[in-house]
Amino acid sequence: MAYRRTGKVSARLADNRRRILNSAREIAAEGGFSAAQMSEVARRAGVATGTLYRYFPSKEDLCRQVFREVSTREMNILANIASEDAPALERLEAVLRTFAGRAIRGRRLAYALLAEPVDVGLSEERTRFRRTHAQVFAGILEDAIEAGDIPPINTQIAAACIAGAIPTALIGPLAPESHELEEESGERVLDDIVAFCMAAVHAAPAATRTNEKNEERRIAS
Amino acid sequence: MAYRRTGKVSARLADNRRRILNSAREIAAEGGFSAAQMSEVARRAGVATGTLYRYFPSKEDLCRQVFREVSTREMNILANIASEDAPALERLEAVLRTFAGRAIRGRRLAYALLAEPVDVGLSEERTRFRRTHAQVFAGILEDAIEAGDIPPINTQIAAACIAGAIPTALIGPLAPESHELEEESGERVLDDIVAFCMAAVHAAPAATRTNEKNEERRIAS
DNA sequence: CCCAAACCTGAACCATGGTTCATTCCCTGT
DNA sequence: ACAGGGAATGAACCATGGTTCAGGTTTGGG
Repeated sequence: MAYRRTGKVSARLADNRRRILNSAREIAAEGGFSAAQMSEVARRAGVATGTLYRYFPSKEDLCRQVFREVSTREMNILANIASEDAPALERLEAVLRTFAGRAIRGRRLAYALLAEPVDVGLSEERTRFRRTHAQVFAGILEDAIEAGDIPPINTQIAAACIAGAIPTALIGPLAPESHELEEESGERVLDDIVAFCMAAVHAAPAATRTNEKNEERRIAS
Repeated sequence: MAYRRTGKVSARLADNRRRILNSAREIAAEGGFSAAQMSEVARRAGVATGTLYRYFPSKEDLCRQVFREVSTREMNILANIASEDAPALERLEAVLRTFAGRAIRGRRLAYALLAEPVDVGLSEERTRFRRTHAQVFAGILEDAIEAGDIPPINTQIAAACIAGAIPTALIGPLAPESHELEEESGERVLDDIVAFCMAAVHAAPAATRTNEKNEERRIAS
């Protein structure tokens, strides 16, 4: 035998792979997946185009991997909030606000994840993402119904509506002009969107809710 | 002089143009704009590919034209309802139901108009479409606020949310499986979506609104 | 009839961008 | 040092699909 993969090489390979993924992610976060052409990814990663194919069998696989990494992180953030130990409506509001807030802050990435024209391969990933997504909303809604905080509604439909409403209002062509609406007015937009969704599921306004909750709690204890 | 465009020729030219547009529209309605490649459009229209370029300077122009024709018709339907002489909330509900109903019935076309990945040229048209769209919702909402039927809300945001929620719940990856949910269950889905949107703008349930006029229906599940 | 102008045709052309592969470079164990 | 083999290179390749254009066909006035 004359060759054995040594630690140093393994490290370099792993590093290459990571660098490629990072490059692709960065490019996608700046200009969407459509901007992530192989030659460009390679250039930024500091490797040759052909090298990409030593790490990923095709562009589609590379992009899927990127998509999965990014979307998994986003999902985890929401899932964590959803599974906290708090009243359903509080969790709902927190999830909505977090979702919308992250989308508005990372507008371009959110666009790539949620709305950008992509081909079927990525579409599948996106479908999975949005489904999981809607599941989080639906789960909390069921909790809320169970707890009697809101009247019974079709949670699946409501979840899908929410999952559609938020991105559309924030990052689509209907979004308030992209002229950096951050800060001040961004906060207000965010409030309005959350309010819209909360009302849609017949949740009482936050102020009222906390009072009720407090009373309930006092009465219960 | 040796040639003058005669009536018969004009008619044939107009007919060709129409047939080309129709072919493109049909194809788009079946498989989205991505399926509408020039050779295919030509084939169905019964002309040669080159002929298309005697009627439209580019594929983009052809598609824009198609998009505009279709979307204009849809818009007019909604605009007519919006400008009827009826209570704001009734008009709102009618517009929502019509929008969702048409989308669910012409699923593929709705997909092409609202959600399909398209390139920038068509994206512009779509933006115009959705904006006009949201404007219709916003207008009615303002009327409703004016009339005191609903509390003051951010109508622009609410309109954008509605414009996003409905298509997402109906035709996106979150839509109930495409297994022909028409008929029965389609109606229910439709009801639930409309209910979601109405609640979102704090509109009282229809039953409460209409004094015993509509006796049937109205069983929120 | 005949010519010119307009019209139509469809195969060739071209641009884009993903994928391949002959060649070169760089490890590793002897 | 060097031989064998994995890793990297990047220019060439190829598929797709819009666009063009040299030639054939139809139309209308003389």
